Amino acid sequence: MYEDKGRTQRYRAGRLEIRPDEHAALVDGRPLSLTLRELQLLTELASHAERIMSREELYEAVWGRPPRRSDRSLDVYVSRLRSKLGDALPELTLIHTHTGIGYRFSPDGA
Amino acid sequence: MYEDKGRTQRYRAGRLEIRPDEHAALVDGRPLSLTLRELQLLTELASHAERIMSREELYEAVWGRPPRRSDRSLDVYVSRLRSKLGDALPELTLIHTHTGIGYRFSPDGA
DNA sequence: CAACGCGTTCACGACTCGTTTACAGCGGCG
DNA sequence: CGCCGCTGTAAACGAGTCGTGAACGCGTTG
Repeated sequence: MYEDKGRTQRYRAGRLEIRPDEHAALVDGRPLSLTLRELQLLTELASHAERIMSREELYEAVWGRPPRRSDRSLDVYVSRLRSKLGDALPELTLIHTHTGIGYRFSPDGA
Repeated sequence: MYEDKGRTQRYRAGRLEIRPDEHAALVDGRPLSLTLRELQLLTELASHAERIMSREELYEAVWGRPPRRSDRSLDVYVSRLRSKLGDALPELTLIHTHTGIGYRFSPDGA
């Protein structure tokens, strides 16, 4: 099933490598210090590269339940992810907002 | 699982050398006085350098059984190891905590 | 028996994480 | 222009995790 893929598959985006099975995301081989949720969210985004994922879809995938109305956790986590990714990979803009819909992960930063 | 390797392989981290086969860990050739558990834990960590090892994984490898709920032995041993390593190698931070996940050994202290 | 070494458990303060809240900025629309 | 819904992000908060000195249990040694 899809779950296993999520746990064993690895993902790349430039110098970034995501290893969900090792609870790690590496840039040039050095681990970023991401929290569990941050890594889950990044993994979910990266596993659907170039696809616009709706907020509901993303939330459901990471939190395992539909978001409550006016829950802003997703935004906060996207923000924190962007901040950490931006520190490590200033040249790439990996996460793109699609207002009114959701977010999209672009491995080449475009 | 890694038993044979764990017994014969040696590991280095700066001035630290770990010799599981001799039940010894040396800094500049001088042995640290580690207890058995401390050395086992250090060896287990060092044999998976740069990898985040989950608490369960570590515990299972060193104690040979899964940890009981609220068993804090691992934390205490990590603390004692850090203390002894810190005395001998003040310039390195070898063991890193990944909260909610486990620990990571970094030979270059980063 | 007393002293010791080692592994484990306990206690409590400090820190981290996930969540919520608050507020600022932006874009569309009347 | 003012209003409104959506997003970005800093800060606050409570729950849970971790760090660590101390106490404890127990086998070993003198």
